[in-house]
Amino acid sequence: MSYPCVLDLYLMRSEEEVDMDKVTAAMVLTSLSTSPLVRSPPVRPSDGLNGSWKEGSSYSSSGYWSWSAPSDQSNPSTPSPPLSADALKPFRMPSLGAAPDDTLDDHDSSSLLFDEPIPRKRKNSMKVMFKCLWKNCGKVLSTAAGIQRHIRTIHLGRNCDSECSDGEEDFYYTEIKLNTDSVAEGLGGLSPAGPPLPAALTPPGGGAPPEQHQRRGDHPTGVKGEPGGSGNGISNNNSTPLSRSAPSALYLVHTDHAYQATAPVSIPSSSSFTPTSSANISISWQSPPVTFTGRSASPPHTHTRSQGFGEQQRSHTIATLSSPPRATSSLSRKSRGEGKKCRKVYGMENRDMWCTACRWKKACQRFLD
DNA sequence: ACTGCCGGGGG
DNA sequence: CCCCCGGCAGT
Repeated sequence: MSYPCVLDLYLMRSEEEVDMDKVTAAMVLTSLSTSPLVRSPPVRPSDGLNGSWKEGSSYSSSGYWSWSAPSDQSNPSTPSPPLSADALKPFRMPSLGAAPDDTLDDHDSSSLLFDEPIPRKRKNSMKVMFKCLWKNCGKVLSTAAGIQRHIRTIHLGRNCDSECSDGEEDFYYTEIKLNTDSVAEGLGGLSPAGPPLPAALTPPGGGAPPEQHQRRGDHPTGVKGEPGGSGNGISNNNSTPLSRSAPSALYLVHTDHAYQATAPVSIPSSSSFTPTSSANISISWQSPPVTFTGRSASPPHTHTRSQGFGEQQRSHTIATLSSPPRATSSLSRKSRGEGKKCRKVYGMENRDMWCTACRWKKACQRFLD
């Protein structure tokens, strides 16, 4: 409807971009971390059918595709992050007036700490506005009451304009700080690295801020990946699958309207995500959710002897198909071989499915990482 | 305890 | 060469 001023459009646009980036990154992480290593089922040479697998009945009837990898990919987390809104509540910081007599004590660079509970105020050239975050609305008002009323009437469709607010409006607006001379500065508060929001600050109802400071200590290099490597695919830490997979950066959307701000994030596979280690979101290419349907992955119908050549060929095929386009970012020096190796994938009992190198206890060359 | 694999050994 | 394992180092 009402088009805001150019300023608002600008704000809206760039903020959505930011959100998109975060959400996209989150989605990538999620889908990567949850996507199992779908690789060709190397059906063990079971003698189920009358002939052995290396005979004519190479790929035929009984479900090859029901071959579920040993134990690690039973991860139940859904590939699409639901972005549940209950993870945190909208905090309104209580102080929104501009304290004029705030002496200069702020160096701008101190915004890296999340848990800095002190609501710092900028200089008095800052102006606090409230921006509607409803999907296609970017309305910016200067008072909280105004924006609440806006949301309540326009978006929530409640006409009782005074006191029937259950606080739901708080979800749909955010607080932006406008620097009077440069908008980008004001956005800088909202953008990637330095979340301005006092995340765990003054919970409204008095309840403790929900959950999850950090996850386990795997944020430093970021490139870690591989959520439930060996056995524990099921996330038994308390956090929801979302909070586990979504980087905490997602939360700095300030309120959790991400669910409505960005619906259809479709990840364009890889190419735009070559980890140039650009910002600070490093993505470990676990394995793309490739699911090659069809025969190409069935165990080779070679009529060679069981071990020597057949194995060789099979390993080659698999390696070709399943090696992700990973480009190891330089900042993650793998100290040791990580990821799944033949031993872990196939298990000790299927040792004859390992690649030769693994069998010889050499560096694995099938799942090379 | 488990896993990846280097180094070394036997055939 | 092929095949295997002791043992180290990382998790």
